[in-house]
Amino acid sequence: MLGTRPANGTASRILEIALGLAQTRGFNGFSYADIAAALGIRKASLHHHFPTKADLGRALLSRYTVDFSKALDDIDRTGGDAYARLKGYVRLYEEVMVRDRLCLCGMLAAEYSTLPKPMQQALRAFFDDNERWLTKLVKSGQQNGTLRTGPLPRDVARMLLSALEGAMLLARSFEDPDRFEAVLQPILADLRSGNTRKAARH
Amino acid sequence: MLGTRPANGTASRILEIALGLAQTRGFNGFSYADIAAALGIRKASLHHHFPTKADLGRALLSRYTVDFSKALDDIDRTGGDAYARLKGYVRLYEEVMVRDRLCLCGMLAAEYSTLPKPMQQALRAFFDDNERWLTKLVKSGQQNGTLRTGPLPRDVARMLLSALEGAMLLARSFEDPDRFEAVLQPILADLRSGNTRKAARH
DNA sequence: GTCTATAGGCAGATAGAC
DNA sequence: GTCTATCTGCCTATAGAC
Repeated sequence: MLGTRPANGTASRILEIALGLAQTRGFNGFSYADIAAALGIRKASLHHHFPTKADLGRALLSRYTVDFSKALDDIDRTGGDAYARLKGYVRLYEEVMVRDRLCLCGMLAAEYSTLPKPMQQALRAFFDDNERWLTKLVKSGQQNGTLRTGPLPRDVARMLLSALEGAMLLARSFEDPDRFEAVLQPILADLRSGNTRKAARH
Repeated sequence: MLGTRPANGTASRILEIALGLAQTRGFNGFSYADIAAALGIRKASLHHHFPTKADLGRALLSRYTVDFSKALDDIDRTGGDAYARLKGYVRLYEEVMVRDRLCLCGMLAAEYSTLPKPMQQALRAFFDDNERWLTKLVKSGQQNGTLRTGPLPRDVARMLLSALEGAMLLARSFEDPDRFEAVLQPILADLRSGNTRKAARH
């Protein structure tokens, strides 16, 4: 599962703890002291692995992007048709939700204007990756008839990303994962082939 | 427009500045020093108006909720049919977007776990208000035929809120308001009556 | 790689003069 | 209502011993 690797070395364990803190409280919402306490070492030792917090942030985002990318590869390998893969993609977010966390990148997007430039760029790259993957998926689903045609694949991809990040935000504020499901389930159903849709008459 | 009242008294001017900072950097992303600098008075003077930052936060959220509620009343009075009112609602968010800000409550939702309890409760109340207003609107639109029937009004309301907050988050990270439009426009079109939709076959 | 010790800065907050 | 002055605490970060 995303964000739960073995965590052998100290650097890796630091990133694991930092990830949980960042997904819960935000990148500006935790300190080296929090990590040190959770890990059982002193603050100063953390600087040996990540000299500055900006370094830590870049490493965090980099690892998250790689892990996410691997998860997408897994879906591509085992996922079945486009609709099933879409559900697999949504499941990635559900797994984060049930642990009372936000998507790291949704959280960082809120903090965007306070982030160091390299993190801002990495953040956009993450969203671009996801948008590209989703766009490709929707396009293939429309072509082979698993997904409803009509809307542009790229617009569907952006809508999905927005709805996912927004639904997590809201659901967590109510400490109610059902809100997440209530939003996503109808959206998925609506994308499925077999639903038809005529353009609005004027 | 939301967040741009006359700002007569000092307390009101403080809230105005704090709102801009909170919508841009987050509630934890600004300090009394930032407000003092923008307003041209000393930090200590701010405490006369808002003894603690938690007090400031509560006042901020309270005023935002009231202003938003007034904006909804305006839409109710002048809005036309349900679809037009829906567009009016979306416009409230667009106005925030074009100023490179987030919805205050979307931002606070990200910071949820670090907020004082009273702010957490006020935040949920804000979302509940919006959900209620939207649900009522969708229900009436479905009944008089302006909006497509099928999905439950409450689910539509939640989906809209999620998509709006999420789309703002993403669009701001790309400093590209068009991303916001690209998400919302198809969603609105899809809700409009004249679009039909059959349940998925299995 | 981890420790102690400490620097330098900024946070929220208070006391008391004007 | 605003000011100066100050407090306390936490933050990121560094130096140098072990």
